[in-house]
Amino acid sequence: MNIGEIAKRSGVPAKTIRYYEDIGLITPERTSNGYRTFCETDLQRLSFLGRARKLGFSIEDCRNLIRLYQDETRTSAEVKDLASNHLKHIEEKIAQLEDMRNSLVEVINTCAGDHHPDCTILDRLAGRML
Amino acid sequence: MNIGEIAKRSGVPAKTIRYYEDIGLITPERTSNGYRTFCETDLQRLSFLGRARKLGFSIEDCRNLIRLYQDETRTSAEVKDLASNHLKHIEEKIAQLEDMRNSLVEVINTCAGDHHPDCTILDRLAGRML
DNA sequence: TGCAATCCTTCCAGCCGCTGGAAGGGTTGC
DNA sequence: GCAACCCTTCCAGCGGCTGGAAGGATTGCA
Repeated sequence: MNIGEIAKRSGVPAKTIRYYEDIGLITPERTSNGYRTFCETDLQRLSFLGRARKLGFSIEDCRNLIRLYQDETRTSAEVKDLASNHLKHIEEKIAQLEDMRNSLVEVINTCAGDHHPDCTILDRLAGRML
Repeated sequence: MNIGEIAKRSGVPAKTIRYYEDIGLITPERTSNGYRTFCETDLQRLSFLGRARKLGFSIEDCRNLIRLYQDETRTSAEVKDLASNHLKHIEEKIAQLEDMRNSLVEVINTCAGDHHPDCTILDRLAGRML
């Protein structure tokens, strides 16, 4: 299977697949004309990667997840730890964004939003308000 | 005032200030020895930028906010629009992250997290589970 | 006055995870 | 025979810094 087909089948763009090869996440074969050839295992791995990335796992996390996936001596505790750590990061990001959102909502709500130049948003940014 | 002092006073790191000059957000003077010199206006602007960045506004948004701040013919509606758009982006990001979090929590909760290799997280990533 | 510590400068590279585009070669189908 | 479309590599850029190297200026103190 060529890169175009596996891209379609896995949902991972061809460009991204080449990049994943570059950084050693997959190692497809090559045919005599230089084209990459992918097998079912590659397809599974790319789909795995696609799902992991959708859950927000970093590339390094993905590398570890694949390693654990292939390691039959793994424990589910290791995997759970990795995922829990990631979850923690996600939750921190959410908290950060929620802080931003709250401040924004507050300041947006006090802004008239009319044709006058006076603006509490700018006042706040200029440090003329708490 | 030199870059070190304005960095301390504004809370914006010296490196970042140099970067902001590079991209035209500030234009400090220079003394004969080549050092940048900053005035009170620069300090105000850097503080403005620092606050806007803390609220998550992009550099381009910041550029526009500064433009609006200086434009006495602005309307607060313009500012409010800009901020509301930004808020929308933040909320989209939060929603995305919450989707991730929900999926993660779900799959983490079903994983034993013990010394056995069987792991619902890996199963899910391998597409062997919904 | 000498010297070290601390500033300042510029420039280049790297972070993350792709993505776009250029330039060129291979394959497919009519 | 040729167009359309696939594939290849390589380079650059996104955002917003940040770290570090190499070198010059200033400051404070003995």
